[in-house]
Amino acid sequence: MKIKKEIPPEVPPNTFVAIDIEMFGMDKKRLHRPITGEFACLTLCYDLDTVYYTEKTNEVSEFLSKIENCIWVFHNSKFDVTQMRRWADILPRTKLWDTMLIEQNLWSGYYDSFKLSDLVRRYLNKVLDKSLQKEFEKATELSPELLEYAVSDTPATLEVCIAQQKLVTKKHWKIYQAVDLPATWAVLDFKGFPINIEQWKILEKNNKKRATDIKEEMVTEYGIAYSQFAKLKALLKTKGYPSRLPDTNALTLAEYITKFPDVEATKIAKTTIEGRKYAKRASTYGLKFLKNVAETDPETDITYVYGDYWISEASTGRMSCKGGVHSIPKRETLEFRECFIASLGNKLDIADYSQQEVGIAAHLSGDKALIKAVNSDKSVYVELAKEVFGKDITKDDPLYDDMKSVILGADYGMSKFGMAKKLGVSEDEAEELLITFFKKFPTFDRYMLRQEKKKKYVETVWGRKFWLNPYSNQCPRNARNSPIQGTAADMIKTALSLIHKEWKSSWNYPFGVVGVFHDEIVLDIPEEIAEDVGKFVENKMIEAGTMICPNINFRADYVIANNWAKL
DNA sequence: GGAGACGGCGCC
DNA sequence: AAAGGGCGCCGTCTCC
Repeated sequence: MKIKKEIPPEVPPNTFVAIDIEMFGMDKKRLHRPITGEFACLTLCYDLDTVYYTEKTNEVSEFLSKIENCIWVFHNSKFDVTQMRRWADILPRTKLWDTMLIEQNLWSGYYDSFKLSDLVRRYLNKVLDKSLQKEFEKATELSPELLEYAVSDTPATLEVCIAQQKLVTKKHWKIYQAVDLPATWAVLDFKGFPINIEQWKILEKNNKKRATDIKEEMVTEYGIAYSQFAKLKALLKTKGYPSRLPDTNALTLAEYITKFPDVEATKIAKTTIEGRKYAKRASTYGLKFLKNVAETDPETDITYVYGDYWISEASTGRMSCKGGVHSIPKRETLEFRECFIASLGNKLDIADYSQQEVGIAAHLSGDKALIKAVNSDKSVYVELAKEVFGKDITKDDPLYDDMKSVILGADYGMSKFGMAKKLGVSEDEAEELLITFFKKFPTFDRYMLRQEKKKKYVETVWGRKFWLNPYSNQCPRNARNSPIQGTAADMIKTALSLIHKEWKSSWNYPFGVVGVFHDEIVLDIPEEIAEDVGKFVENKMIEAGTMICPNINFRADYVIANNWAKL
């Protein structure tokens, strides 16, 4: 193999060209950000004999200009594009083959690791030596060994791409081209979510104090902490619970607290729940969170949070987000969401789908009664209660939550045992409810039973595949749920793409999305256009819904707020 | 002292 | 026998 330290010749259009960049000194938690690390090299190849490379940032643009109309091949393009944009203008392009995203489209559910070294092993039966990758963290110069490492990845990526081309069908291509790739470009243009770090630090201090106080009290009195599960189980038994607990999670503890209110173990159980609550808040939503995902702009002194989004990382096709930004508390406390704020002079547009997964389940099953309930102006759970029990209810009626549990439980494949536990009723009562429900929606019932029997793969509405593991006892539940969850993922990514593609022609303002949270899109927008942008986003979300499930009237709503707690 | 498994828990 | 899908992060424990 020839290694040429020179600018490549003009490459003919539509040639597959693998590109890879290496960086020195990247912060491992901020690989998705263009602010750490130094450029090491860019390597490029379009046949397996020659690799071109440069160590100069001012040649990045020139390298790319020689392959302008080619099909760029990356493994995890988001990383390379993010970094290369520091030195070159790179516009969204469809001529891009991301071996990682393609592989996830091909083999979701079948494999659970999609690193380049995994693909090289699977397709080329070769071992890609990644031991030198660590060296780049400390190195500042491209030694011969590091160069050798850098030039090995690029031809491997090209070879994997060639192998994948034989497997990619029209269906795979549709999902990649219409959903995952445009979503990648949208995510690449996300801006940071402004955060009030002073307020965040106060919360951290208070939560930490409460957590350590409780922990110390428990250690002093009983010699153990609430996070020592095995010891806790033993202690609870000696202090009055009749048997060792199967586990010590909050649900189990709550059950024992109710059953055995007067024993000393219950006092310990209550302390455990309380202590863990504040420990969780202090640790997961503490200073480490800021360290990992927050960046302060030195010029304005404003701090932004940048989640590390992975476009198709979940086996169902959902995005994942590293850094903890996807799980900021909402149910029990809004104190953390209050810290996520609009920029000065701006407002947040918070837009989300309502009852998205139920609508998708109705579409997938084709159940007419369910479609009718979903398409009604009222809440689908109110309609379901009317259909099942002939009762007109409000949101406060206990039947409302029951209906919600039944339909969501059906999506997940919940048993009567699980339903009984969830609703706090007997197994017989839970079974009765499920039977009554499914009688009213027989087509939905039959669809779910059909799904459950599948052993090979299931698909979303647009044909995103999820490979089932027939040997897993989770198989039937994956077969039920993956098409629904995956279709929801296709939908939000499609909405995001529409918003991104039409942004420039619609708004004379930089792309305003600061985060996406499965069925919710948040934007930070000048106050004077917040109302119009909110409507625009809502319309695009509905448009995406109609594109995927034409017979369902999806609803999306936006609120304008000063912070993420909607205040 | 780091890696990995596990329990627990935050979100959708 | 197990008993609701998908994630990511934290602390603990074990092992090397």
